[in-house]
Amino acid sequence: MPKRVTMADVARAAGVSLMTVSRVVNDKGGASKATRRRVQDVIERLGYRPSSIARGLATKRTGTLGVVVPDNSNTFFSEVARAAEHIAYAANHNIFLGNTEEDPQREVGILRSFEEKRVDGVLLCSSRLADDTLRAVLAWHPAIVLLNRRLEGDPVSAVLIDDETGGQRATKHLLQSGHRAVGFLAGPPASYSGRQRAAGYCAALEEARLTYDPAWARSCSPEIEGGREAARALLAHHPELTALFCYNDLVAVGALKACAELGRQVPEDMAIVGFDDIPLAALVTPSLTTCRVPRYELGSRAMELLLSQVNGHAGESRVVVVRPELVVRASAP
Amino acid sequence: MPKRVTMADVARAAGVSLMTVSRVVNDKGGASKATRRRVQDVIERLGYRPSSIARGLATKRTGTLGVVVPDNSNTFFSEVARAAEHIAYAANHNIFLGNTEEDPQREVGILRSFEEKRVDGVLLCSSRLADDTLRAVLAWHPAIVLLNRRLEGDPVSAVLIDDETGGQRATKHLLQSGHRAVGFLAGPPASYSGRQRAAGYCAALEEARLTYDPAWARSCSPEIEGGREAARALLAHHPELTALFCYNDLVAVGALKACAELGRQVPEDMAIVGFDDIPLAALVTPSLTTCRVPRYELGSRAMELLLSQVNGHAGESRVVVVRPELVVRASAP
DNA sequence: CTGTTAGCGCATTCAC
DNA sequence: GTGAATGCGCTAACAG
Repeated sequence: MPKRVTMADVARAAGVSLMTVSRVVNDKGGASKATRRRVQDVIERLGYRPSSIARGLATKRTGTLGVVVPDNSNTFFSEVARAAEHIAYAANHNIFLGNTEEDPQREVGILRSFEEKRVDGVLLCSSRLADDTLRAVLAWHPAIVLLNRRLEGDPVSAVLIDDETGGQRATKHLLQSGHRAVGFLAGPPASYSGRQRAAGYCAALEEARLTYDPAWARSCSPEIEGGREAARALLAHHPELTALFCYNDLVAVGALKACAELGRQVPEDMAIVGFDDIPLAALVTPSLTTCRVPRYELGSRAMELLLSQVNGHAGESRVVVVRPELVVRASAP
Repeated sequence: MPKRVTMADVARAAGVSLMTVSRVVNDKGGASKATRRRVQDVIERLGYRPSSIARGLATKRTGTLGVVVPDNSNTFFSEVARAAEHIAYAANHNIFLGNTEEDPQREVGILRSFEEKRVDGVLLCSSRLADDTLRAVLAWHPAIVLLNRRLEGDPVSAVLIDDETGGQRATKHLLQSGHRAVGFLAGPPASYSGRQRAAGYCAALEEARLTYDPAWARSCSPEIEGGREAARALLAHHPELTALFCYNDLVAVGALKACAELGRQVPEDMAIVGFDDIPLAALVTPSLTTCRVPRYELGSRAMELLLSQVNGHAGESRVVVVRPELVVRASAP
């Protein structure tokens, strides 16, 4: 590892002062065309790369942003992260990515590590933190945008999915097909969006003058296996169910599997609706009826919000709400 | 934004020197239990967080690693990235994530930005850079590990998939089931892994004393639709085929569709084997026999390699070859 | 066991 | 237009 070329090296080789090199590098005024050119040539020749670390120490801005998601191997978040990175890259920022693995302690750990790295801001997706904890976290970072998580009473920017409306539409769709016994696979109990979707589920039931029966709802981990297990358990106790509204598409696919194992035909014996519209939804058999959530837009809007906050509009908080759209496929025609 | 607590603040409040605080923070020897405790209390009380930026400047190690992938919204890479982050987190490192979007120029741009951030090392996945460009990039970073990319002639660490063996095993499985007319949907002609898998296909045929017939192979775009079209075309000209080995699972799913359309039962009239074992593979009907590429393992092994390199074993280069494993399901029992 | 002296590489005052 | 100090927050030698 040959030691790095520094600004001082460039200055010496170009016969100018540190200051002049700094000006050229940062494209500031105050440097004649001639010296500017000369300096640039030396930079090229020596292969000089400014150190963001040193610059960060001096300016207190690192050009880095943190993105924390529950699980990057989940399509939803991987696409949000990709969108966020895309926008950040265009603004000359790099992003740290952290996976909480649905573990609040780990989430806090990641947020702390980002703080130590002195990120300029954080995009926090689907936080599982308790309100108070989250409130504390806000103080750790100069800017923060929540995605898919609300925090009442604090002026914090957020990009939200209208989960309640989504859940209501999905459930309503099932009810309108004549189903009276609609179960709910609710996802993680700590999930904010889960609770919102549950609210939509209840609202639709109420609208149809049906009473909400807690026994027909069951929480589960938000993956295929979680959905499969929960569906099996739920259907074992409540064979009367003829339809299932699921927290997300992965859970719905798990439910699909469970039905196959239990010999219940979808959609004949059991209608199923998911949430998100991940790529898999269109490819499973039967294809999945679901609520489409525009993932790329979610991620890019959130990152745009964050960048605007980082670039001066620090105090301002804005909330963007994105409404999901029902996509009808074979699992619940 | 209240200004940050610094080490000096802690030192003053605890009535000790900077050095002592530094020692406590970094858990180094040389600090009596008593002062250690006192300092720790002050740190807690003041909410002090050490600055990785300042530390990085002083130590020339930032505790950050770069991970560059073509597209984080692709299951393959999002899982690799997650695995990498997982391992890095356990080693107290944060990762920058960059998406090249399959664009070499952008790939270079990301690698440069990582250099400016002074990452301790880079995990470069499926690089699209030309050999010479890649060789140049090696000099930008103190450590680098390639994933799914080879670079002949240079001592660079890499984690590779043994596509040839995978292709051979898949084909052999079909041959051992009694098939003598095994077709091959080859994927994109330009794909390196495609050529490797083709080599495995040929090797298996040879081993069974069958001659390779180019007419039984057909290239296609590596998606469902590509597989469907190629399968239709191939079977139209060669109805004698009783089995298909496919470039990847998406192509195989396309072939499945084609068979359904042509009225050929899978696996009775036609056996099909895919590659990758994406989540979809287990979920289609019939479920897909395929070569599993262990994505998590790929990412974690690569990150482990990178970390070992970062932690002293700088010069050493190691190549890890991960062998895919045949997963037998319904499409080719 | 503890404190003092120097930088790490750069940007930000100010002078000239 | 350009340059000389000074400091960002921390750690690595050295002293005591």
